[in-house]
Amino acid sequence: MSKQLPLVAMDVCCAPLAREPLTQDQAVELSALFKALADPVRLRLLSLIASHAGGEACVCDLTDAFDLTGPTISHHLKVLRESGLITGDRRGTWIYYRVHPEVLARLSAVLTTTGEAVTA
Amino acid sequence: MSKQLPLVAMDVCCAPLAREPLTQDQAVELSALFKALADPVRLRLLSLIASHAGGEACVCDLTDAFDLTGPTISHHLKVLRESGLITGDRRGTWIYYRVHPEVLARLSAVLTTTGEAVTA
DNA sequence: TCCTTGGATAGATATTTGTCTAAGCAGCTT
DNA sequence: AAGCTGCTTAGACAAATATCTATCCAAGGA
Repeated sequence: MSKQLPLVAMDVCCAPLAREPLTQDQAVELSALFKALADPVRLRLLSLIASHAGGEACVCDLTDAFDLTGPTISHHLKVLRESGLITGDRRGTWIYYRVHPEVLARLSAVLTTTGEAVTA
Repeated sequence: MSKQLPLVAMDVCCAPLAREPLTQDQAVELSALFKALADPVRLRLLSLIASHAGGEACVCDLTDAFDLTGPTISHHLKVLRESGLITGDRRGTWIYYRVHPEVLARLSAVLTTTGEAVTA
């Protein structure tokens, strides 16, 4: 299966919130993902990567969009990476990031209120 | 329209993350909602409320599910309330909370990766 | 009227987190 | 090799946050 996702991303998770109560463990896993989304910079990074032509973007593309130092961007990318929402691989000089759409889709499904989930 | 939603919940927001880059303002609004979801206790509270028979639950039902003091639960409910995800109204002795499904649905739509959004 | 119970508010405190500067490593180019 | 550029790691610090105790308000029942 998908190569090397951090544990947290593998078996997240569950029926929609509104279908049945989350267990403690499910809640902890999900909250880790939502925590990664709970910052404007990280949301914009994710959106920039996800919407970028070819489905990937290098850090250099991303840094320019913010009034923040390189290390700060790098920190946010690390949070997104460790949460399992994105992966980066180096190709020559640059490092390219892309999103894991399955993880996004599962979160979307968890928040669904209208009957059934996304098939991912 | 809907009576008294906090500003943040009203016009959130936007095309799916992956369709086009979020603006700064959109990212700030969305991150406020995800921040409200970024805690295991609040996720479980939300899930307990949303999945409860009749679509609503009183605080007394909720408190028992946790090893936390009343004020702590009250604090988390306040965060959810102020983010626009739930509302509570008092009826006699008890206060009943219910979720705002539209807000949940919009978040779900923002995370969608498969073409189109939920109609909300 | 007074006490009890459901729930919120206030204030204190330890932890987490977002940002920075400084330093490091990896791959080019000359 | 030697230097440059892209990006990450390390460490420091201010701001935000999750939890607690103590207190307070609102509604009901004796």
